[in-house]
Amino acid sequence: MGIDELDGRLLELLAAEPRIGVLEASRRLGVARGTVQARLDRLQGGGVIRGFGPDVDPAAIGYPVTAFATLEIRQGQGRDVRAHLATVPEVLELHTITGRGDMLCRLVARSNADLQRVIDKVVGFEGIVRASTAIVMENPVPLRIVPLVRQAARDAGRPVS
Amino acid sequence: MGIDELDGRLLELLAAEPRIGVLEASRRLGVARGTVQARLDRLQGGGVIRGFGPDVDPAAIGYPVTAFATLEIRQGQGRDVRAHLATVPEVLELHTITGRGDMLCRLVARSNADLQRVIDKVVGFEGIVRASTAIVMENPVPLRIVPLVRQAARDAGRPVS
DNA sequence: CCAAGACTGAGCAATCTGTACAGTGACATC
DNA sequence: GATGTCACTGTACAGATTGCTCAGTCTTGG
Repeated sequence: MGIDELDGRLLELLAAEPRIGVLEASRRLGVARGTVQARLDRLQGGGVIRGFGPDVDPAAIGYPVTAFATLEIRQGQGRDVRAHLATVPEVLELHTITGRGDMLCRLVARSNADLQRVIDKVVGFEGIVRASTAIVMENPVPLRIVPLVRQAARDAGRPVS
Repeated sequence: MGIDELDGRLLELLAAEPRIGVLEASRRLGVARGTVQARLDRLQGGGVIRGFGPDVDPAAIGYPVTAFATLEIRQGQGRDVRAHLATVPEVLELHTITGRGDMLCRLVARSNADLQRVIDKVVGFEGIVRASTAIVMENPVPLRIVPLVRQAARDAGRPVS
């Protein structure tokens, strides 16, 4: 749907200080409250803002180890594997991908030792042929969206390259 | 820091309906407002809740293509590469990992064709020896945290296995 | 010149927030 | 058994915010 410069600033502001309300945001942005309210409604209605879910740190609730597992799936078992992985709490996200491997999933565990348990739970299922796991050591760039929003806001109005 | 059953229910509730306030949450959970307020303060203070940043959908702002790139780094260039990747808006997150490859990053692009531009920008840097990219086709399990929270809340009080 | 759409500034009722305080029950300590 | 700590409840109050509406102004495009 595209966002303009004001949308961009609004999203940045919300990302920086999520607790501020519409009124405070309007003050910071130098626009009327109604404008902020309208923009927010539009952004949410258009699916740009999916929600304001609490950003929970797995490490803080006892799962400090993160890993990515590439899975190779037996032909035709994709649906079953997806359903299986969806039931494992330690699977935080799952993608089907091109290239080497068929799926990529993000896992968390209580410890490196516990990771073995999680992997066993993940791959201990008909249809998963092979899994290769990479443990995350550092996370130099945590999941972020602001730079992209800025970029998108800058490109506003320009022809789709 | 660990969370108990009430914390778990609170987090679930917030994940399901982020816009509700403390008062409404206390009604839903059947506890006093002060209790919810205290729990929230504790969860935020303890780092369990990092924030309530808007959950922006990259696809909705013109970046419908997601990919994961595994990078191989030349010895000793890690720091420079991290700094370089941090400046690329299309790099949504970056991890250093064990195993095949040294870093894993999540990319988005405006199209499959545009992905080439992004990859060139990412790997066009001294210190990156090789990159292998996997394009995301489907996302059967979007990034989630509720099941893990439930698990963590269930384990509350039990000895660390 | 006119219509449509976006923004402003203002107002109002209802609600929520931040904060404080006293009372209660559970639990561990001495 | 007495005591102190801690978390939760229920209540209260002032101040701030929200949702909504309305009329007027600006800008853009036909």
